[in-house]
Amino acid sequence: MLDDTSSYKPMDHRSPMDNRTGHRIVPETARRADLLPDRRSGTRYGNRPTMKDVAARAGVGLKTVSRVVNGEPGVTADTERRVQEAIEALGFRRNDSARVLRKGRTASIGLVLEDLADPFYGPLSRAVEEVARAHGALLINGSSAEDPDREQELALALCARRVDGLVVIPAGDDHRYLEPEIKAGVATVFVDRPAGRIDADVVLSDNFGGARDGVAHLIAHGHRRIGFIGDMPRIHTAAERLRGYRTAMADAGIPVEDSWTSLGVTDPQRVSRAAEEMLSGPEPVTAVFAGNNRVTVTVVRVLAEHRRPVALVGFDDFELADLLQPGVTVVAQDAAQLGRTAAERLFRQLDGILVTPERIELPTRLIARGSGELPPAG
Amino acid sequence: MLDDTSSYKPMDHRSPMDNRTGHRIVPETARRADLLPDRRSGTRYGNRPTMKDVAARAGVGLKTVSRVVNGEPGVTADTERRVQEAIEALGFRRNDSARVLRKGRTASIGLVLEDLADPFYGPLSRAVEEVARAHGALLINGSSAEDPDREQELALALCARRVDGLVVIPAGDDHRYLEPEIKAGVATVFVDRPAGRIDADVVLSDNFGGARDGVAHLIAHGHRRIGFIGDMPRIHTAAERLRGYRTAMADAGIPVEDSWTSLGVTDPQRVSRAAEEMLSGPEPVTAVFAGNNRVTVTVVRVLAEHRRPVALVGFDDFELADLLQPGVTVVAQDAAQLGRTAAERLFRQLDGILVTPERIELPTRLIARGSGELPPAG
DNA sequence: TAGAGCCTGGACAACGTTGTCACGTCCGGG
DNA sequence: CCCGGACGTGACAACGTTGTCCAGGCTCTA
Repeated sequence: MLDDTSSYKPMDHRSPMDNRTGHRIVPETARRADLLPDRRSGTRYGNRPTMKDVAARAGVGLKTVSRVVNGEPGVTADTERRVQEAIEALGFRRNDSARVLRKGRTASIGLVLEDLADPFYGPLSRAVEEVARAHGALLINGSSAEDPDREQELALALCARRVDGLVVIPAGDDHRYLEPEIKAGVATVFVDRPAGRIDADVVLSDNFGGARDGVAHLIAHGHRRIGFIGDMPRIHTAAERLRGYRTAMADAGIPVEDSWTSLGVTDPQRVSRAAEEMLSGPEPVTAVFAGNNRVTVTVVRVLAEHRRPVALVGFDDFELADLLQPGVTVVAQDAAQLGRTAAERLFRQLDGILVTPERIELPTRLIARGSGELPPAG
Repeated sequence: MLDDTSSYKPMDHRSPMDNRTGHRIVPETARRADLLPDRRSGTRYGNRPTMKDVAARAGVGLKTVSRVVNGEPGVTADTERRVQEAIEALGFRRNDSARVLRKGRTASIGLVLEDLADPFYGPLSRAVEEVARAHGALLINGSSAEDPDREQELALALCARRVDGLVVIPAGDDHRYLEPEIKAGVATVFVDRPAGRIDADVVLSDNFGGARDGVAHLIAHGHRRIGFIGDMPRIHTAAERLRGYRTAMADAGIPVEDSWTSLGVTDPQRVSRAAEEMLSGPEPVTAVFAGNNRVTVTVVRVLAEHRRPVALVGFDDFELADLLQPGVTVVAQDAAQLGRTAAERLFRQLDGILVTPERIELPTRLIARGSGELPPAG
């Protein structure tokens, strides 16, 4: 993780626990760097002015500067002016690290999500940010890249930063590592997927119901041979959507053939192959239910090159779904609402209002645009 | 900004400078909260164990714990084991605030962007994050919502957190407020738009050249009456793209009529109206150049309901552009590459390698998909 | 066996801020 | 005229960590 060719020597974000197995070998370059006069000999990290400097320049006491900086009462207009002048002249900026150390609160919350580049998480993150901002807090977010280890690493790094609260979109299925943190007072809310082996607040979409309704929609339009392409059932949302698919089929008395479901594929190539397999053969499916927006888009691409019209319903809405030919029918979940709900619950925890962990499920909405209303062909 | 109905009492992120105009009125609720036993009476923010506690439990000295936690050499295996046990038993986690205070480096960088929910910035942010991670640093990002004041507030809040570096996507056009920070050693790189009234590193796309090529592409396909819909020229990228448009037209010897350009509109309704105006009248445009991805999408919607085919080239690529009918020809810029380049330059600054601010311009790429190759109609 | 050198571990100060408390001054009322 | 209180101000400790420095015990060699 460390780039040893670089002399930028950041702190080590690994948790103390990571040391369990023995001594860490300090890289040679880092050891050398330790000897270099990079500490506070003043070359690079130009000594910033402190309140002490401001106080000296303004000819007042340290605490008076603190009062001015924090807008506390009990400072005459004249003194305040002198202090302000000194602040501006020196370019002073309060050091929040010291402040946090003293106060015990950081006024920041952490968000661990899968991938900021995913159009589903952008709005979610933004919604959390807005709520945080409304409460005067800063949001720090990081991507787990769907890797449980990285999720843990990130969450614990945020805890080491002493964020007041944590919103986590789980990548892994065991979050006991957060128990000491929660016990220590870190407010925690899980979003999109439930927490693993730990009792905590969870905000979810109704993945099961949404998928069931989406598949039922296809059945209502005459389909019986319906394919399902989704993510690994290890991922809770994927499992729930699969369950919704199976339930809808069972409710309609339709036996599901193995060849109709494809699980665990996410990359476009394999999704394409899976879709093409379902669409060929002696008894091809006449409709496809896509388990998430990435799958949906790939399936759309496959269907675009397909002769026979095939019905499609996707989980997750996406931009431009209405402009495609035909428009793509989706089961939409409101990412921003998920984020907002989670963040608000987080702050209610911080207010000390909430005690019992709860599981909140937000409804989904079926949006018919054409692709889900195509009749069975062939 | 503060939600006074909430008892969550975060720190005040305003910069000290904001106090210039006088005392801040402390809200009554906040003052009351000061008296409540919420400080460190221990009810909520459960006293976390410190190294001292660990040391006591393990029966060793404080510094020995520090050594174990940081993987420093000079601790026997037996002592280390005892310390590790104590750490685990107490659920200790190093307090990075104290660490930062002591070390002077935070191993975190800040990113100020416009809106995380915008599909252009998600990948950019993610790219910056990955580079930061490779250098062992954490990324803190915030949205300015295109508001210069909010940009400043955010950037200064990040500086108060003592981020080691700052990547800024400017919303405003005056960044002199960052001068003291840069002087104090905060590495700074501006992305996507140049910094205002300050000499700093800038990473840009070739907005001018891209737009010129895009418009030239339309001209090459026989168009002469070409419309331009873009953002306020106050925004640098918008201005550059407009300049590219004008230059391409001038190069082809085509005089531009006022009614062909629409500036400063961003919301879908007004973009729609602007597009419809260009497309009606006695001498309608036969092609449109859209100044950014949001405009492009809206124009696509308008054109979809239009009788006559109208050619379209958009600045910025977007997902599914190839699946529309016809595929949308775009001038693509690589958001991730912008982020990567900026972040790498930032860390090179932190390494002390760079001295002279530079302006880096990344090329754009024209992707022909059909809409830009339509011949003039009417 | 004594002295030199290494290895392990701990005492202590410092980082920059804020909460506590105490000091001096000025005012009004007794 | 003096006392009580309000007000402006500053000295000081503490937050949790890390760098420095020193002490004591060990090994190794002469």
